[in-house]
Amino acid sequence: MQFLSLGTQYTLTALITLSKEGTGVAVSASKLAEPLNSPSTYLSQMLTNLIEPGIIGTRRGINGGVYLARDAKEVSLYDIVTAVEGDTFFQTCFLGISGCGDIEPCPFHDEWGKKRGKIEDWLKSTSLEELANDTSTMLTDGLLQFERKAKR
Amino acid sequence: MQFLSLGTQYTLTALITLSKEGTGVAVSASKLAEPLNSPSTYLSQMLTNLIEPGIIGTRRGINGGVYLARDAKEVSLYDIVTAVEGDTFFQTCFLGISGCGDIEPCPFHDEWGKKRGKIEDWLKSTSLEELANDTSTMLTDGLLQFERKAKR
DNA sequence: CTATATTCTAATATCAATATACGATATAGA
DNA sequence: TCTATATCGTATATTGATATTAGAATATAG
Repeated sequence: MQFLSLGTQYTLTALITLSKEGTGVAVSASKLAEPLNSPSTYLSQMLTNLIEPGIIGTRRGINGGVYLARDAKEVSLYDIVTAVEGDTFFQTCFLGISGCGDIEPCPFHDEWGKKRGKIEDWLKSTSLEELANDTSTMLTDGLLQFERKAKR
Repeated sequence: MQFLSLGTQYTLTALITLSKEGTGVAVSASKLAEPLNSPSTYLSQMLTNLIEPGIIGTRRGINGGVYLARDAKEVSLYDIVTAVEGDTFFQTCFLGISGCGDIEPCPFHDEWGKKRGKIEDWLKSTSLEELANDTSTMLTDGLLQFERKAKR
């Protein structure tokens, strides 16, 4: 049980880099993937999810890459997360009961709705710019290390 | 992205029934699984996770089954959830960075820690008894319907 | 003591997440 | 304008987790 999938974690971290470069400046997926030690093609694939919602744009060919399509102020973390993972987390019942709703609530409905709403509000009200500003040295230096599942 | 796995959802719902029966009263897995329309052997397997932490006990043979081993007041939702799913959700960094901690925090560390802590506190402070008391008619009547993934 | 209801364990199937491989395309430079 | 190459984009493969099934082990009632 983990909140964000690995792909989303890669995506967020890559977007921090793009944000620091500035809107419109293209960086290749392989450059972005390098500090993550993730397969660049995989990162590229994840980033593709952000094209349709207009968060990033891409340019092929020499000196091409991925660039931020809007000002980092105008991109919320909610936009990013749901573009990659969808919004089922914010939609479905805690117990997975399909009839659960305001009219016929499951025992968790109200309380979980509040907790989840807090997370939703937070993600919606935090911009990529803020995230990038908060970024500690661990992201810029080589300290970044993602947890990988141990081989069994 | 879903908070609880199907197995945990089954487990919680089954425990509500056990709690209503009372501590020490055994109910067979197939009886418990019936209203969930889940495979009874699967539910049984999930419930096995709760034996070692002393939440339930089992009795084989005729008239056997699963029974609540402690008073429902003494079982927190946190106990149940982590027994089935483990506690990685409450342990791991939002961004999945292994070096993240109080000393060298990732940008999400503090805020996510708070949000997640709220959920943890809630689960720890809510007992199975409270859950069972809150249970609406949807769980007792045949209205209970779990969401199943659509076949593609 | 025996039949049977039941748990328990282990093998299998399904599905989603992750990774790879290859084809399409745009750009730079000749 | 052409060609080589860097790059994205998509389709396929692999893996791991989750869910399901099947059958062995075991305790109880009678």
